[in-house]
Parts: sequence; C-alpha cells; structure tokens
Amino acid sequence: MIQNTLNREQSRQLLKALADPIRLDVIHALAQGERCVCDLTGELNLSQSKLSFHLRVLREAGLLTDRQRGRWIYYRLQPDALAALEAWLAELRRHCSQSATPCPS
Amino acid sequence: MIQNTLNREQSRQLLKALADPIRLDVIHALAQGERCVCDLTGELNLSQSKLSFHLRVLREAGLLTDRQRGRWIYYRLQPDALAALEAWLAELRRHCSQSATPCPS
DNA sequence: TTGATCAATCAAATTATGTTGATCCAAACA
DNA sequence: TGTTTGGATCAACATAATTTGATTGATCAA
Repeated sequence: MIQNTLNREQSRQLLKALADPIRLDVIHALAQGERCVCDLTGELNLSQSKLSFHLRVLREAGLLTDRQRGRWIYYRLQPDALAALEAWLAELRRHCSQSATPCPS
Repeated sequence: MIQNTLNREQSRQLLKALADPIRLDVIHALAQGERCVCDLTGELNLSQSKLSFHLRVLREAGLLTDRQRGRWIYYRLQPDALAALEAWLAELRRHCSQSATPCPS
C-alpha cells in the first residue's frame, strides 16, 4: 500500500477491514502507538487467536505493519492507508454532481 | 444523517455499506444523477430484488435518499454522508501520532 | 536440552450477508 | 372495476466472515 491512488478493490478491502467494531478498537489502540500482541489482548480483552485473526485482516488490507523483536511481534498503524482511503473518498465525492436526471415517463 | 460528526456505529455502517462491489456500482451510477430503480436494474444488470436489497443497505446507512413520483421511486446520493465519513477518517488519522511505545521487556 | 511463552494457523462450529424466486402492495391505466 | 407495472419484502438457500479451541513453530530462560 505504497501508492496513493487506490483502485476499487483496494479501497473495498480497506473499507471492509475498517467496518468491524473489534478492528476499530485495534485501530484506536494502535493510534496511540505501537503495541505487541500480548499487550493488545489485555487492553482489548480478546482471545489470542481472535485478535490474531483481526490483526491479519488489518495487515492484509495495508492498515498495519508488524515487526518482530525477540519473541514479541509489534504492530503499528500505517497512516498512509487511511490517507489513501480518504483521498479515494474525496475523489468519489468529487464525482457526485447533483444533476437531477429524472426517469423518462 | 444530517449531523457532521459520526459516532463509531454510524461510521461503521457507512464503511460496511461501501465495502461491496455492487453497492459501489450503485454509488457510481447515482454519482451521475438521480435514477429510478427500473433504470438501475438495466444499467447495472441486476435482478430487481437484488438491487432492492442493496439500495436498502445504502439507504439505511444514510448514503442514499429516495422519493416517490407516481409509481417510480427515484434514488439519489447523499453526498453529505460521504463528506461525513471523510471527516471521520481525517479525525481518526489525526489521532495517529507516531509515538513508538515499544513493549516493556 | 527442557520447559515456558508469544503468536500464527487450522479445522470445526457458528453467525452474518447475499441471492433467488415468489408474493404482496400501491399506482396507473384501460 | 380488472389488469399491468414498479418496487419492497419474505422465506429458503448459498456463501462468506467470525469465533473457538487445539496445534504448531519460534524464541528465550533455566
């Protein structure tokens, strides 16, 4: 998720990844900074495998990156992804002219 | 969807509503202006009930409004909803400070 | 080594979403 | 009126996403 202009499928993945309460919790937790999985399970009160599942969805959408240090794996936000989605939305909205073209009768 | 600041649940509904290829097609079709359902089924090549299902999701999320004229029902975009989601995203991104706070070892 | 811990992954069960075809209702028109 | 048409809705089915508990591999400490 380096590029700045998303295609339809990429933006759809981002939207879908964000459209979940648990994943929004994760995002908000990580908005305060990098965390390892062990801390997140505690902070969010989630089972390890459940958290792992949602982290994967977010990571595969490009919203998070991870790095390993010893036996811990640290996750952090990829704010570029949010920015890209925002740009995509702005572009979509730009197309929404309000020309009223009623049905032919 | 009049207000400008979305709560978590509202934004989640918007994200979920947008995270579907058919619904994105609908959004794009309506970006060119108001359409009645009969036209949309033709334009997007969807069965009536399938389209109706997706229109409902979009409407309930606040992305569309409808009005009846005679026996046709016209749908149009609610660009405010897109704008609100955009603002919500921007706000979320604003919170994403990059303070790296590694796990205690 | 051995044992403990972190975290990914897998299979099975559950739940949520989407699709299909039918039916229903209201508006229009004969 | 009866009939047609646009569109919502419903029930049954199909598919996709999530949850759970177990297993696995890696890292580290004793």
